[in-house]
Formats: sequence, C-alpha cells, structure tokens
Amino acid sequence: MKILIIEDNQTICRQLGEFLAGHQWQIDFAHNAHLGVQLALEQIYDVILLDLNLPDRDGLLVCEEIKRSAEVTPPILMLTARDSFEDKAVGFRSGADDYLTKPFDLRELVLRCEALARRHSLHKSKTLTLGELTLDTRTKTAVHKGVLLDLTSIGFRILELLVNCYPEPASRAYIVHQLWGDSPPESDALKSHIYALRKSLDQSFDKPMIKTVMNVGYKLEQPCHVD
Amino acid sequence: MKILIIEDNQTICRQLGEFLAGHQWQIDFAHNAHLGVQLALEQIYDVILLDLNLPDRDGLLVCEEIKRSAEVTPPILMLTARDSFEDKAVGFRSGADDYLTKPFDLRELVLRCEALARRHSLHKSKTLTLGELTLDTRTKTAVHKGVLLDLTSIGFRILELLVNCYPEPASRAYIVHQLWGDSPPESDALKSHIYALRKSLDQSFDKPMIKTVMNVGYKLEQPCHVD
DNA sequence: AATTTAATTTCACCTATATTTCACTTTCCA
DNA sequence: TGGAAAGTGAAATATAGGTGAAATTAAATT
Repeated sequence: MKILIIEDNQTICRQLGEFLAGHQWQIDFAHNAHLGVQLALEQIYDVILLDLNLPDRDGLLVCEEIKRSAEVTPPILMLTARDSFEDKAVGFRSGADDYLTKPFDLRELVLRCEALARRHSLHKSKTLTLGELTLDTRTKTAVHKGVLLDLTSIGFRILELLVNCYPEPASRAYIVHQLWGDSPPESDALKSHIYALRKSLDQSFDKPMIKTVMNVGYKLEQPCHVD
Repeated sequence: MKILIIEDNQTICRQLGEFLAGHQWQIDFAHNAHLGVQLALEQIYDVILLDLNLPDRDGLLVCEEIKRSAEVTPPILMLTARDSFEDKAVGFRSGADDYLTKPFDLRELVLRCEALARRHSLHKSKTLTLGELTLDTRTKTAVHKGVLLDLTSIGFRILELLVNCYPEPASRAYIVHQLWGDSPPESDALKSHIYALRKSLDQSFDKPMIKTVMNVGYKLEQPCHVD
C-alpha cells in the first residue's frame, strides 16, 4: 500500500508517518501543494491524504487538479479542522472521496484508508470465467478450451487483471502498478511478459485473445463473438 | 442515481426517503435483511445504505454477502448508532465503503453518497454523446452510427475537443494549445490531422460532420438538424 | 552450501503505426 | 482577381509496441 501525505505541519506529518508506517505502508510526504500535485501525477498512490491548509495553495485546488489530471485517479481523503457542513460540501464537491475532521482517531484513519484502497472485489471469487477461459485464483492455474495453460506467476496475474477488466482494456500504468506497486522494473518488462503470455494463451488456437489498444493498454477479446 | 436503503425503522426510512427523493434520486426500500440482499443482488445500485440493526439478520452479514455475491459490487455505506472504534473496525472489515454514526446530518449523508457513487463510476467509462456520435474517453474509442471509428490518438483528442465545444466552434489556437501546450509543431500539423479525422469520420456517411469556420477554427455539425 | 532450474528483467533490433513536414491545389473573400 | 486561409496527399520522421535471446535474479533441489 502506497500513500501520499500532503501536509505542511511537521508534527502531524511525523505522527501520521510513524503510525501508518507501522502498518507496513510506504509513505511519501509533500509539505506543500506544488510538490503534492507533482508527486500525485507522476506516481500511482493507493490513497492520498490531503490537508487543506497548505502554505502555497488551497488544498481544494490541489484536489481538483489531481482528480482532473491524474492518469489513474487516486482516492483522496481530506484532513482538516474545517468541520462545518459547508466546508464538507465544498470538499466533496472538489472531488474528495472521504473527509475527516481534526482531531481524529488515527486508527479510524487507517480503516478509512483501507476502505478507499480496497481493490474492487479483485480476489473475491475463487474462479474467474470468460468464455472458454477459466482461472482458478487459489491454485493460480488457467484453463483454455480444456487445455491447462503453462503460465508463470506474473503471466497469471496479468491474465487475472485482464479478465477482471473485461471488456474494457487495462491500461499499462494500471497493470504495472498492480504487478509491481511503487517499484516497477527499469525496463519495459511488461512488454516481454505480454509477449510470453500471448504465446502461452494462443498456442494452437486460431484467434489471438489479447488485443493491444494503442496508447492505452491491453484487452481481452472473446473469439467468435460479435458485439 | 439509484439507491437501496436497508433499514427496518419506519421513521428513519420515511425521513431518509423524503430527503433523498428531493435530490431526484430513485430509492428502493428493504425493511429486512432478506429482501435487502435479494434486491442488492438482482439490481444495480449506485449506493446501498445499510442499517446494522435488522430484525432477521446482522447487517454485517448482509454487507459481506452483497460484497461477495453481487455481479457488480456496489458501494455500501453503513448507518448505525454503534460508534466505537471496534464497531467501525468490524464494519469496514465486513467490506463497508463508508460508515456514518447516528445521529448524522442528512446533508452530509447526501455528500457521502455522491462521493461513493462518483468513485464507483470511475470504473465505468465516461462517454460523451452528440447525436449518433459517442466517445468513450477511457478507452479512447469513438462510434458513429454504430460504426467503430478508426482514430489515432490525436484524432480522438481533437474530436473530443470539438464535442466538448459543441455547438460553438473550437478555435485553431485553442485546439493547438490543448494538443501540444506551449510547444506546438513547426508546421501546420493540425491541418493534416483535421484532414485525416474527416476521412475517418465521414467515411460512407452522407453529411460531413466537421465544418470549417473561416479564420476561427472548426465546429461539429449535427446532420439532419436545423438550428 | 553448491548446483540446477525456472522466472524475471534487461537489452538490442525489428515492425507497425502515428505524427510531422512539406509541396501543391483549391476555396474563400476583399 | 490576388492573396490569405484551408484542403490534399505523400514522404520523412518519430514513437509505440513486438520479438527473441542473453543476463540476472530467485527458487528449488541435491
């Protein structure tokens, strides 16, 4: 889990940092709006904690800009002393996903971060099915038209992501983030993994299943199916 | 916006219903766990409000079942008087996306419902529509009269700008700035892109859709439509 | 601990497609 | 009718993605 804390108060930063780091989360800090936006746009965070009182710019504008421009829109939790209904209304209207007023229970903050970051029922069901393709997430095995596929661990995870996204394409950035989190390989390893996955998937079958969507990512396609 | 309220207290139901209905939302009620789960699984709701004290079953179990079994996992907001940290922890652990303790400000409930629905809809595609033209901004695909258009990345972005400006024309300077920012290409590349875009758009259709506005820019025109 | 095996990452080169550039033609309007 | 603005289309260039093997790392086995 990767979190960005945009907050200028050193004391609160330290306090938050210590508590959250105890949960094995990786935490980045931005002590002003400028750095906060920059980090939010160039990295993919699971949650962003945003203080509204920043030295250089209003936190509401920071929220709006991140929501507007981020490639993979991150959930934003606003942390502030402003506790009136009007303040909350403005906050949510700027795109906040949650809003916590100071002082707050750090443990509740953790709960809310987890809720925000919770991946969409990704590992809920044990088996995923798409046409003649079946994935067993427990044993990490995939069967296509009755044939057991010989997949590597990463190959299986990519396929799982693609099935979950179907029929939408999964963006490169999203796949990379899901596979490697905050420290993806230097080179474009995903390219090689897709290549290998295609080989395993399409062996001895007519239609290729993984389609490239230029400048976006990859998607699965059902053969013999007109939509 | 479609909401399911699972709550057995008639007074609260009425109160919630009246307030939320004022927001033009469509609301379904379930007075017990059984009906709640049934509705949640057979309909697609933008948000589910779940009271934890239900006559026939614990709300926590209801939450878990819905999260586990729903075709499209809906966001769930728990409403309860249980306000201790442990209660919240159990609630979130059951899969709740938000948690509000009674008594609460109805207006804040509305804000949180909107935030949940917004977050949920991120996973769906955002589409722009103009007559028989539909753009999917997430997958960067465009469909005209049921025909998938073969657009390049820049072609799609131009079309997106034009749709957003409709019925006003988008000026050349504006389009160029949106596409390339402060460092546009030396040559008048926009001219070529418009040319290519027209080819893709108008293929096999009667009326051209992109109209040139001399000395200004370009605008879209709806065919068979007199303004 | 050493060896083998497999998985993952890195890299260099190749191909397909997208974008830019440019020369030329047509259209518009004063 | 002359000049500016826009259209046309192909060539040159840039970039994204595919291919395949070698280098590296991690895992399993002896």
